[in-house]
Amino acid sequence: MRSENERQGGGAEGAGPEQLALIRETVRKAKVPKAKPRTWRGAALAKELPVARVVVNKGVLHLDQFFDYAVPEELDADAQPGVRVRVRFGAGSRNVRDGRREGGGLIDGFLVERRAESDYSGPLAALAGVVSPERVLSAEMLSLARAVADRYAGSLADVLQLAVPPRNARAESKPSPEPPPPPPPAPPEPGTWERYQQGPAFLRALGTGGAPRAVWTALPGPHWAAEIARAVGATLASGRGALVVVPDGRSAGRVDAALTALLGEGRHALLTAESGPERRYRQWLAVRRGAVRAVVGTRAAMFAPVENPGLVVVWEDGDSSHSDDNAPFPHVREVLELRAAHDKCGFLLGSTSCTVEAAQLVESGWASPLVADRTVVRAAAPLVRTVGDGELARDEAARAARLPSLAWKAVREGLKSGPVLVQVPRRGYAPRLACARCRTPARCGKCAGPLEAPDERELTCAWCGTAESDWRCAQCGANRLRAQIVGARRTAEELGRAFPAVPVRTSGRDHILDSVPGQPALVVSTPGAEPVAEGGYAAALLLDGWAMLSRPDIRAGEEALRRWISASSLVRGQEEGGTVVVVAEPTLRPVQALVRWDPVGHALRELAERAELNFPPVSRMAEAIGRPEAVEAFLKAAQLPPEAQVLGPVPLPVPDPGRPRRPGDPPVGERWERALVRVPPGSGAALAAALKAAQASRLARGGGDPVRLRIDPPDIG
DNA sequence: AGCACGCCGACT
DNA sequence: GTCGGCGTGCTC
Repeated sequence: MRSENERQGGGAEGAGPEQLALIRETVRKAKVPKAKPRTWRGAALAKELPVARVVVNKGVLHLDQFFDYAVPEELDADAQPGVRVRVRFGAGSRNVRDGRREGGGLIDGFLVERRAESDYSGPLAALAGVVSPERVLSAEMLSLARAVADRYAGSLADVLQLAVPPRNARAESKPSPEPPPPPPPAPPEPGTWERYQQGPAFLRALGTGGAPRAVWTALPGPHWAAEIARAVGATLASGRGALVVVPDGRSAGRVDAALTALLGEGRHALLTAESGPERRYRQWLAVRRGAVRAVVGTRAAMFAPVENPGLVVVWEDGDSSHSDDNAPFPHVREVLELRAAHDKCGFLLGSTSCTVEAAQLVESGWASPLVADRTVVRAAAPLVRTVGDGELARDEAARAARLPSLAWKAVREGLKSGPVLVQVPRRGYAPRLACARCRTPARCGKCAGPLEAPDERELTCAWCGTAESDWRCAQCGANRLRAQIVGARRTAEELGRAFPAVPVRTSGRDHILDSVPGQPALVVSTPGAEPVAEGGYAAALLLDGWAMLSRPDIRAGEEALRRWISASSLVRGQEEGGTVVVVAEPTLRPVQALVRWDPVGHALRELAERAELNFPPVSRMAEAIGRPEAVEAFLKAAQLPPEAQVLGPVPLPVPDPGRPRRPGDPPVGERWERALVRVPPGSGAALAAALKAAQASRLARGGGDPVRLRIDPPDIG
């Protein structure tokens, strides 16, 4: 044994061989409960609570546990719960030289607790250093991160990486501004919240320290930002903090401006990626230090460490940017739900549209609806008219011009009194197969997954792989399928040529306009990039109907409606002559919902259908992707709850060549498969735990072929 | 993932 | 007796 040590360590000067032998023996014997902390040379330790419990910054699942380190005396003062620390971590650190551990490298971590003793039986390594005495991780954030990690079968370290921004020494060295005196506790002014039946009551509840939870269907128009600001103001007046998460920088800017208008400067922080790392960390620190009590920001702000929160808000929860694209891929709505439950604070989910998940929050009784009367809705919304493609085919003039005469008329009329919005589809939507007669999406007879025709010949299910030889439409009995292609971009170009006197402005992916003046203009935009118009658009033309509705995604209908409503919300109300023309089949459910301006009804019907088909969010789904053998081995080893149902595996669809690669995509050239696992409501936690355990034991045994897990996959076909 | 431990065969 | 190849298991 001694020779071993000398070979590897080159002789331990100062530490006698006997001492090393003693330590080694202790390691071997193990199972000594509650060991006193010892370091390799017995360096002086902190007198009180000499053990530091640390979460190491390694996201791998089998290391998702706390590790104990000894606290050297000189770090005693700084090594407080919540600080960032450096520790040696890795096998082979049993080597001894200079009384310091060798081998495993230095890595970052968070100190989460100081304790009197460790329940680890071996000798403890000492903390290598305290990065800074700033206590960035609060106990509340730690337990929230734990809950999020569990919900998504991820590791605590991965979630903490999303929750705590990287350190910036310059930002840390500056003191945060003094918190302004609290606003006088006055009864909140409802303002435009008067338009909603429960609006004033909701504000009152926030103002008096209550924790109301609501799904708010916002009226079209520009008031939503001011309404969110008022909810925040009411919460601050109750002596509590508030957090608002919006999908993009533009929306954040609007809420920011509304908050400044209502509360003045210095009462809230703006946390967006656009402000740059140093400024952003300074803002974050001001929140963490309690100098600022209200926060508005994009996705990453969902973890903002607001002190004593009274309200969390998510705006437009259907927007895909609310889904984080780093492991474990948490969703803003879900995280804020966890926060509301955790902190027993108010919850406000607001959108002009309505997701199925939001409808479920109301259906389950977890949140109450916050809606306006039908008469108020009708007055605020534009008049919506539809042109089906059948109608287009019959309309001779339209065919020549590629646009139905109704659409021409709406544009021409609109341009007399203001700007007209033309919504065109983004490139790169894969069409989904649908019934040629009634347009009902084609679904598998066995598991109700979407059908595909990869080789144009054979129909197969994208979920379970079953071949469908004799497909018939479940709705109308027809047996012909179609996939639609749209030439909307060209149509928009032709529109521009048809009105040469009118300026054409475009807004899209790389060049997004924030707003346009109220003068007549054609504004061509892709969904989500629509500028607001001063005084509202006079009319809008929605040309992307088929491209949106034919996406191979169960959310396609909801998503189409969301984008249509979002664009139509920028149009003047019908009292002021606002008109919308949507080119899509008028019999389709999302189209009818747009005409009636009834996003909630649409979501409720979708929800009922999902319940019937055992789709999320009524059931919970997880996906496992990897090479075929790896997925198979993973599923075999996983001890899934008995009620779990495995669909597939089937080959992972090859992504469009044009689509940018995303994290989580398989390596180029590898043919991966995907299995979906679904469980009934209530078994979500068990499913996540089982998948996580299976993944951890795989990784602990050398890893091998990678399998990637994801709870609530965003695109399940 | 790293990285050391340790058992085994080959060579000075 | 010593070197080093690689399968196995741990990381406080």
